[in-house]
Amino acid sequence: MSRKIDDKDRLRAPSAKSLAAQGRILDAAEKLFSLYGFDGASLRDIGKAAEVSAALVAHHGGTKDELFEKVVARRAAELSALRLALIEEYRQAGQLDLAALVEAYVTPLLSRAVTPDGPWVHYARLVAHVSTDERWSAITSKWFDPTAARFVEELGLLLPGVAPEVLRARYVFMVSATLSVPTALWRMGENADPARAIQELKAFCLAGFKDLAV
Amino acid sequence: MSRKIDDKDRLRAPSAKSLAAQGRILDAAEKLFSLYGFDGASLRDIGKAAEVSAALVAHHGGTKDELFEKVVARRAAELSALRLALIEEYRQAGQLDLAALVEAYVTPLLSRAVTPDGPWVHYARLVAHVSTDERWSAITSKWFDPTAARFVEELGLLLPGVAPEVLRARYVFMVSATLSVPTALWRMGENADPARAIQELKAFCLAGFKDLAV
DNA sequence: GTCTATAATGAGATAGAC
DNA sequence: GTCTATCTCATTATAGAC
Repeated sequence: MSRKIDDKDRLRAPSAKSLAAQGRILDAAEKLFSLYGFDGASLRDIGKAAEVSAALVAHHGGTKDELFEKVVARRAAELSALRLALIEEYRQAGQLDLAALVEAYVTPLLSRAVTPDGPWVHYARLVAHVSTDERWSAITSKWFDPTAARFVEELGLLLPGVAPEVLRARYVFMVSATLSVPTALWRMGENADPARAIQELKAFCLAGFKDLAV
Repeated sequence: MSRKIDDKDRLRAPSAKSLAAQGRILDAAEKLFSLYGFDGASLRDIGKAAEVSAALVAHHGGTKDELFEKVVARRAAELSALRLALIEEYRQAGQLDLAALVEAYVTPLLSRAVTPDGPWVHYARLVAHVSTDERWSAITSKWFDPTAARFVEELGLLLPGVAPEVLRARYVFMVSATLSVPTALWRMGENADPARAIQELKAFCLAGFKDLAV
């Protein structure tokens, strides 16, 4: 029985070839999970897309559930850090208003998720699946709740007196509308312009928050 | 080979038992497709949930794809009619403003989709899957595009001078935020109140449209 | 209309050679 | 680290008895 990959008990650094394979596997899994869902994408198809055997997918990714979470986790930390850094940036410039909060939420994801067939488009679609499916609530709480809590907290500071449930609800609406850009851009028209959609999204959400100001 | 069920070439009316089985199959399919997605729900599980054999699921539902569309279609016509009727009602009362349009979109679905584990909750979740997955674009255009076109048209009348792409984008945001209530209520808090969420949703979307008024 | 049985395929996981 | 081969199980779909 082969041992599981674990940083704690690995003696040698992984080879460049191994790392490349691991990356291709995660990229392929990201794409296929996002397009076909957890059950619709098979490990065999992922292996084919990554140009690797099915056994190697299991070797690097573990079980299918583990691979799925690895894919979600890979960009979650980066995305979260980008968003929180933007909040800090606006704060230090003394410009942390509602518009800045919307910007800090929307832009780090969507500015990367406009390239058609790019990895961040697939990732965004994957996040859309995860955040609307209670089966993945463990992944959601682990990777997205801390950022959500921070945004809701900042909203509360800018909108004193508004109940936290209200802020949480409207935050979820912003999340949902944001994720509709990568998942439902095709519903906005034949040749819908992503940049235009992002602009409209920010205006839509900002109005939805300003509505709470006294 | 058994013939396909088709109103055109059926000589006898279906028995009450048959209709009951058919209804249970559609209900079970609606629930399992909405919870686990198209690929995550098996015809066997649907049969078990409907307390019929797997073969009977195929007999009434046809292929898996056909069953899926049957489930979506069953309530789509009703939902669409309810929405368009509400628009007419407001128009005849001389009250067809932006708030009325939001109400006419949101209420027919969500007022029915609050009962936990009720059929409309499952249906709403199913619609959320369908409208964010380009694999089902044929179903979307057939069952949802006409209503969408009507809403966008009415928005255009109330917001003269606003580009259609902008209206379509914001309509999609409203759709997405609306579907987040059944799919992501769990993200709004442990004991989130659906009525409260619906109230916030309407305010959020209304503000997002009013923002376009000059 | 409803069932049992089964064909044909593909799934996830793992053993073991190199 | 990577592969081939295989185990075991679940899947969709269909044939055919009643």
